[in-house]
Amino acid sequence: MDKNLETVRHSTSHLMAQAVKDLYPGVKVAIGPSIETGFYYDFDYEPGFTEEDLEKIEKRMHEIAAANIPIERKVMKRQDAIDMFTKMGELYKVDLLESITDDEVSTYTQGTFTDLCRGPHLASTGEIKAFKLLSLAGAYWRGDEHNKMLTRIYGTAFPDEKSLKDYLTFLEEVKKRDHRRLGKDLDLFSISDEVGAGLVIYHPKGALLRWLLEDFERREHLKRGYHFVVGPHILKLDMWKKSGHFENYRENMYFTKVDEVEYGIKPMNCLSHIMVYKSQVRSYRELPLRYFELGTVCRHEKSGVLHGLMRVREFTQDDAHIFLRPDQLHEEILGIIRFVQDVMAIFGFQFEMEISTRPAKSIGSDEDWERAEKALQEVLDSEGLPYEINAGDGAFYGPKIDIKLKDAIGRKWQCATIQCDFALPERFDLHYTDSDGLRKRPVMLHRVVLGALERFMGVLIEHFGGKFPLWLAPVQVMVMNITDDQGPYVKDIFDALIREGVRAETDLRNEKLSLKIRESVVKKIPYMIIAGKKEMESKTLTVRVRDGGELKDISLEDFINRVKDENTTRR
RNA sequence: GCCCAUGUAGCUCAGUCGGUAGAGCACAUCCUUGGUAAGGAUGAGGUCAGCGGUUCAAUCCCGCUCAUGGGCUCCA
Repeated sequence: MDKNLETVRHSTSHLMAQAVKDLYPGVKVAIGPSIETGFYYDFDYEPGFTEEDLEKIEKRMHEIAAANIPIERKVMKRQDAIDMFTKMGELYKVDLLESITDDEVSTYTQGTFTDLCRGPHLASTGEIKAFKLLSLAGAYWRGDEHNKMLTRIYGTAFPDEKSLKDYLTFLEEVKKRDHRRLGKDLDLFSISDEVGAGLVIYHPKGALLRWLLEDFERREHLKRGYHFVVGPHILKLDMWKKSGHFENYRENMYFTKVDEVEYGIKPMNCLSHIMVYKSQVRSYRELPLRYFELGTVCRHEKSGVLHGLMRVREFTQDDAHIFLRPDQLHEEILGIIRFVQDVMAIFGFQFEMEISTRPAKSIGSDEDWERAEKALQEVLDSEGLPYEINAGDGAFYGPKIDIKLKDAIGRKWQCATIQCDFALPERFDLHYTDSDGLRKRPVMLHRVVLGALERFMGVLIEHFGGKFPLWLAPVQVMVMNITDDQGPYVKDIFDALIREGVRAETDLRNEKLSLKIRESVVKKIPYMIIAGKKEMESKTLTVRVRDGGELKDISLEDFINRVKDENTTRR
């Protein structure tokens, strides 16, 4: 982020802290950094804050800003700072100071408020021009759920009023694109508390969208040498014990009992794929073996994290497990990255990559982890692809490359991931016969391209703002009459369209044309065919195009060809 | 799971300082057959999230549960 903007925001967070301390004596301040979207400050305040408090605080902030109080930096010995903050009763600051190793620390003072802070800050509160407090939230001290929960106040700040206003307008735009809003408006899906939290019910148009994605996926996987497999939803508990899931992933799993035998409902698809591999003796000649499944998994996500389609408890991954020789790792990983690149280009997503390394809870030897991490890193390095390291964030069985999409308005979403696994082949004693006749251990890659179809759909809805490209639009063409006389003509057009595989609907209601058009526009349907007396007599079409313009006097045949062409080229 | 807020018709929301509720859109019927973003009339529709408590009386007050939203932690 822009250094200046960062300073503005950081100073605004101090301004807020000062206002809060003014208004609510006894509040303890924790930390208050600038963040990508603004700033926050965490407070320890027993009664907690309410929305009304935000207004009061904001008002006080304006007063302090108007008073134009100088912000002064002071350097002191760490021990002196500890003494000072102890005296002030700011125990969180003392806690922070105790984990700082430097001899000297800096503080910033504005009027009656002094904060431990590295800085930099603006010279005076009068330089803070444009800010707004946005929301309240709970946040654990130091981000650890075992610690006390503090109250966090989020706000945003900009160097000038116009930028602030633009940002608030942007937030409105984000709201309009919200997939939960659009999911309802476009009648794509619902989530019902009668059915259960985090469980998605697809309505016809949403199910069609999903089917289109699945169809796309199957074709793309076939093109790249994947084999389709299908496994069961529940597998015996012993399998999950053997794989390490029971040990490392139990809190996310559901269990059930059938005839006194314990089963685990799958949270991942790998075990069945492993069983397919194990079903025969494998030769080095047939590797890599790529098993693909649109596999539905159930994960017990904590109730507080569920979010529309983005975070659910049952979802379907475009999952594959690739069994290969160690010498094939580089090429295969690269192949997956190319696959992801191809697919994301089609949807119009940019993306960034991260490598996640060994987490605390994990299986496998140190050497294997090192080999696996190296394999992933080496591919990205050799291709000159930039990435960041996300330490300790790997899967329990192996490190991974996480791919974060950037959508149309710049937000990032984690969808695709590539995980390198030496551990499960070991645990399930997988092998192949190598060219020298010896039994050897294959490596396993776990990978998804779109990730979870639910999340991907959510991202797609927001990315396109509900305005799907023709090839993904559940309804591609709406055919409407002007008066009842054109009913049969509309039906003829409709029949011809669906016969040719065009996804069409008719609007034959006894309503004014302007109403029908409005509703089609609201539903963001790519094409509207308007059939009145003129068109019926001349046997032509008048087509209104979603993105502007009109096709006049076009023949039905030409129109169908146009739609088909647009569909195959995925424009 | 934790913190805060919210839950009223299919949807978006009013409302009742405690006396069992209202609008717009959607839906149904009728009138209207209208050429590019909302024609008109009438009607139907709600155990005010669920369960307890306080009260003569609870949609409203209190408690619990569930769900949703904003976050924290976690993740595809």
